[in-house]
Amino acid sequence: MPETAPKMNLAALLKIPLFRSLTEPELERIFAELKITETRFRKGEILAMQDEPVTRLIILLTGSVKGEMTDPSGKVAKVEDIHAPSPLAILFLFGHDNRFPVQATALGNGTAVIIPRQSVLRMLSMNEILLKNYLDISADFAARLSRKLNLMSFRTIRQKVAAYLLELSEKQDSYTVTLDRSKSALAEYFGVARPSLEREITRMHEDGLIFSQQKRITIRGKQALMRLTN
Amino acid sequence: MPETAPKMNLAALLKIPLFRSLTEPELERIFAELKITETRFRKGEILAMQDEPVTRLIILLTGSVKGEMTDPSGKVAKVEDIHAPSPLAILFLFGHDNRFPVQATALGNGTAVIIPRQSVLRMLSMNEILLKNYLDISADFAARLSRKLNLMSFRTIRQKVAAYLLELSEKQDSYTVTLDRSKSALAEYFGVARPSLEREITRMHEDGLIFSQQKRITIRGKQALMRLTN
DNA sequence: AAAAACACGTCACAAATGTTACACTTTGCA
DNA sequence: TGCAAAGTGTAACATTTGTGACGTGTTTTT
Repeated sequence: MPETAPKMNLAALLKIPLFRSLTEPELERIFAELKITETRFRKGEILAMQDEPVTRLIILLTGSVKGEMTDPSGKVAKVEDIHAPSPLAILFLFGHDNRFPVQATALGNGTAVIIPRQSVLRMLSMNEILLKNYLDISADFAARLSRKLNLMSFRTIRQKVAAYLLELSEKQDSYTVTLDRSKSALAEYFGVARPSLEREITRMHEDGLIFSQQKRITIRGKQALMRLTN
Repeated sequence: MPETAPKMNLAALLKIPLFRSLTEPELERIFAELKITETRFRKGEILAMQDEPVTRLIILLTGSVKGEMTDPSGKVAKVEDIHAPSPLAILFLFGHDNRFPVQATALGNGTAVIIPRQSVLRMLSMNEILLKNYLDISADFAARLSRKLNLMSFRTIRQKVAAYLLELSEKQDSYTVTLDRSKSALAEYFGVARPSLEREITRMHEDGLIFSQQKRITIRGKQALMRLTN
């Protein structure tokens, strides 16, 4: 059981996205009225169980957790790491019968703020800036989900690579992009075998679509890549 | 350009999920203060363009629209139909640089309520029930997204079928389920070729995992199916 | 009632991807 | 600095999935 800290560091809270643009007195007023606790957790501690109903918002202030999806036979299936400052499962706090999709285990010591669902509701009602922050954060998570779903709905690896590179190229505003993950991690993100991804990148290089060396890839045939992502 | 109706039917609005559990006077008070318009649209009319920034909430009251994703070459890629009463792109109303993922075209005549983003924010601040409704609706959409992403992240068709059947079996509370889509539609939902899906279903039947006849499928090896969805 | 459109089941063959294995390079850390 | 761990590139072979085609039955339209 996590221990409750006696006092909260409001100044630190103001720096996390959810409370951005609030004034310290305003935040103090909100916290005074609500059931909000700050807890410290240790490495290996379980912050949330898989399939447990989401009844509270957990916001990592420091530290990080790994999200593990375990199957009936007990093997770990899919993992995702979450680093502070970030909320856990914010998209699943409301709605009907929403549960944690993964088990959240602390990767190291850290701290988190825990706010019961009802208090979140009250809190958002009290301050419009806070409400907008919350909606923005939720929307950004949803957009990430949607982007990934879009990616996964491409059938061939070549299409996924094309879509990923075009997106990276826009974000980094250059035809030469630096991969933001290792190729192994990218293969896992795509849900394909690593050698299969390597082979496809090699072929795209041979076909003149891209120029690939290590983590840097240059787009040569932008039009052709775009035609792939139909 | 859609024409603005002179007067709104509040009683009808109270029946849509977003305004559920509100009183008529309350709703009247909210609408009086905000910029909300009701519009009528005709078959073929475009309600939202793909990649257009989402600056307003569009809620279908009657009728339905098709969502089409068109690629640079102009071909239609993926479609999804939305039926009243339902909001369009509610998950993308807030957040940074969020745009309509599809073009929304009316399938027939109908009506919709349009609320600018700023008004949505004000509206949600004014009434806690409304806020909860909004968050619940958003969360349910996010959950659907998440479920589909989970499905798409299974590599083999057999795994997808297993996961889909297990979920249907829970929802219909029976080992014998009736598919809620045609097998063609299911293949499209899975993002696989129709004959490939048929073949896999046949094989799973042969392997004793399921008993398949037409739209009805009976689960024979629940344990085995669960082991597949790792 | 006839015609058209659609869903279904199946097949042979082509293409894409996964698996396993090995050698080499880079990175991180003691 | 040097060692261990992680990441990378590549190959041969196995497996899965896609493609195109065909015939059948059922529903919808005319």
